[in-house]
Amino acid sequence: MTSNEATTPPGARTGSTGAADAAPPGRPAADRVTSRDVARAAGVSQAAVSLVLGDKWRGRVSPGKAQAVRAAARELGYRPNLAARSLRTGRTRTVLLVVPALTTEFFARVYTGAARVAADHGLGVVLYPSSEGIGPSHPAPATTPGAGPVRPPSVPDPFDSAAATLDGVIASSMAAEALTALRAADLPLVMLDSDPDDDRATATVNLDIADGVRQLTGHLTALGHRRITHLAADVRSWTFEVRARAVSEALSRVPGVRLRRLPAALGVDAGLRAAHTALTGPGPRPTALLCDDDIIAAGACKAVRRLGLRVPEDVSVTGFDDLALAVAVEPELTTVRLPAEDFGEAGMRALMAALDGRPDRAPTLPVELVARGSTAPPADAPENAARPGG
Amino acid sequence: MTSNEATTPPGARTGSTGAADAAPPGRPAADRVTSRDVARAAGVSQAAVSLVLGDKWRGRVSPGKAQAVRAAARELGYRPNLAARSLRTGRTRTVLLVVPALTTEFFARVYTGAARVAADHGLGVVLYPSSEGIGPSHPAPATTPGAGPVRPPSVPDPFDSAAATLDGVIASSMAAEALTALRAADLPLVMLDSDPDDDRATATVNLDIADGVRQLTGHLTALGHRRITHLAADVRSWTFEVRARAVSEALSRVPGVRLRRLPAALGVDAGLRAAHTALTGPGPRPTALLCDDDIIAAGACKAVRRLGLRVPEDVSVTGFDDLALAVAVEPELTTVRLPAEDFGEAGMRALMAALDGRPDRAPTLPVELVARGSTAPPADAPENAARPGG
DNA sequence: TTGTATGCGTTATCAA
DNA sequence: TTGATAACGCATACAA
Repeated sequence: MTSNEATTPPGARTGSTGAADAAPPGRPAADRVTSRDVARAAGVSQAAVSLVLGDKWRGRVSPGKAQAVRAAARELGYRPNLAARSLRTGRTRTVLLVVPALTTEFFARVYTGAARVAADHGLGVVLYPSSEGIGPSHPAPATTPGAGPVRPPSVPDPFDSAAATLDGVIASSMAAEALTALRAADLPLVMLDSDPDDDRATATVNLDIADGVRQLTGHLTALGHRRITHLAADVRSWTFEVRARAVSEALSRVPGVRLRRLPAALGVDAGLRAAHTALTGPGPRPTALLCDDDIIAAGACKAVRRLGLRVPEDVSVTGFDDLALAVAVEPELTTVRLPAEDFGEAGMRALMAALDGRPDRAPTLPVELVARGSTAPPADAPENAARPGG
Repeated sequence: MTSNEATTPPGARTGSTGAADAAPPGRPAADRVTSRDVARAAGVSQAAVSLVLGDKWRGRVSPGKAQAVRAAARELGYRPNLAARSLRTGRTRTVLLVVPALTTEFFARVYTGAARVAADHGLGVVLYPSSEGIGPSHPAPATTPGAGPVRPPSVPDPFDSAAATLDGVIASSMAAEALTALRAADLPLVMLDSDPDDDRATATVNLDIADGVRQLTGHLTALGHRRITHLAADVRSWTFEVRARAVSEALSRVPGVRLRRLPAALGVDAGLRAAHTALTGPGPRPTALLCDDDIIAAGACKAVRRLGLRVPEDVSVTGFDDLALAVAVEPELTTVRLPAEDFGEAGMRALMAALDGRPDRAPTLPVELVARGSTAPPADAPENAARPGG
């Protein structure tokens, strides 16, 4: 019953930054700046460093030296080794939050609250979605990425110093700006659903978002739609930029198509407002609303009905992600299903490959159109209205 | 800018299991069994223990002694100190998964896939919902608890040995069975949304679920509903048991009420099926469907319409949690809003109190009815149909 | 005020 | 095969 199948290949962890000359036996290539380094640089003892940085040097270290220590620490980018600290103190200042897996919006907010208070007290919080504690479970859908404008992080970056507890990082669908923080820890970093050309990543794993978009536009144009408005998520991340590009490219190849684009924040309400604008704007009304995710699509459906129109008879609506939401609304949403679990697995495999120094072919996973009730031929489709004299 | 407000009160961490006589300075009361203890018990050297347990004793330890070591380790409940190991090896066999906060169903599944593969390789995964990477964000709703039948955990318990990295645990809305695993680590354990009488918890923090139910039933009966069916979540956890009890109690005090109860799995589809059964069963049709969460309620609404009936004119439907879903469907759901963030904060405060050896008054947080479009007076309400001769 | 020394529990290197 | 023993990086009690 002992697990030994996971013995790490010896001699792994080669590559990367040139290691110091004669490396002691079991030395990793991670953090290299120790409190002793800081002490040397500041011309003080290692103990003094510990005292100053622990903020308990009240009357035990001269102010001048304290300053020097602080400066040296900042200069060298010193980050305490958490393993050593916790070995010594017996505490970790880290707390685990266990939540039932898959029931999430709620727990995300629980986490937020907990993490905020914890941060105020210098504690970190780690989420553990337990697979126990979830219901009998139905087939279970996939959901949306979402990334956005940078705002001051309210919880401490785990990369800041907890990096010592980590071998690597997987980051999914993050806003580009958020990634620089990750890079700082110089840990192996696998990016999911992100720009494959971003050189901050050790490896990248992606979904074939562009193909999903093509399936969607193909579905719509095959149905006969020619006036299509793209309700584009108002978020600056790769995943949404790709969608916009793919929509434009795919539809530019279909003659007679009129494509418009409207930004929409993530959310039911924002989707409703954007759709309202799209449907009441000047010129002939669009016959299809292509939405960047299911939530926006749900809002769009509400807007259609509020205008006294019907989905899909008057206006077709498509989503993206195939959330539980997609089948909760009526009509059910035509959308694109994302292979979330496979995606996670691929990300982990890529990280482990990086950890072992193995090269990895960054895979791109296929996605699948799910046609449901929210799409239909337009009222003025070629078959009925578009013929001469229709 | 240095954080020192969080200096832990000296002499904290008193209470609990009687500490060994003369405790060395900075010694925590956590794990006490070291590899040396095992070595002594097995009559071997400490190094031998490390080799045997690391499964690399190929030709370096005699089979007999290896057996003895294994036995002693099991006997004493030995769990390696992760801090020490990682200090020595420089690796942690732990990986961080960063996800945008609040966008969740998807990432829960990403996590599942990643954690599964990681587990196969002896790695742990820790979730970090980054507050960067989420969109502009709207008011943001709360969501549902959910817990259920035990099934073999597919990922390793962090409590098994990672406990050395933790000071405490907060567990939210977990199925009762899942909690025994937590207890094993003998860490301070705060339970959220769980049975306050459960003595496995160091402290308990709860939402006033019962009051939420009372607000709901009050709303319904004030509207004139007398035939109410409770679509009860088919999940054995405290939070749902309380709802069932509260529904019964509250409605038993209103004369003329006919209450029925039907189990429903968590999920849109299950809600639909249960509602269908409720609406087509023998006897007069219920005029209101009181659902244990918003998802079930969404399914119930679909069932109502499929029977050619209208929400809320023919059948009122209520949810619970106030998810994003609640306003995505039409009509929007009357539901109960849960103060998720406050809840998380309270949980963390309780844990910190426990950590400091402070007693804590386990708070119960109020919840709030949100009346929306899915409820209305019944067609046979006292005002129109229930009067004599009506 | 300062520096020195010890130990946290492991793993890994050596001599025996 | 085995048993000492030396780090790993930090916090702290103690001696200067």
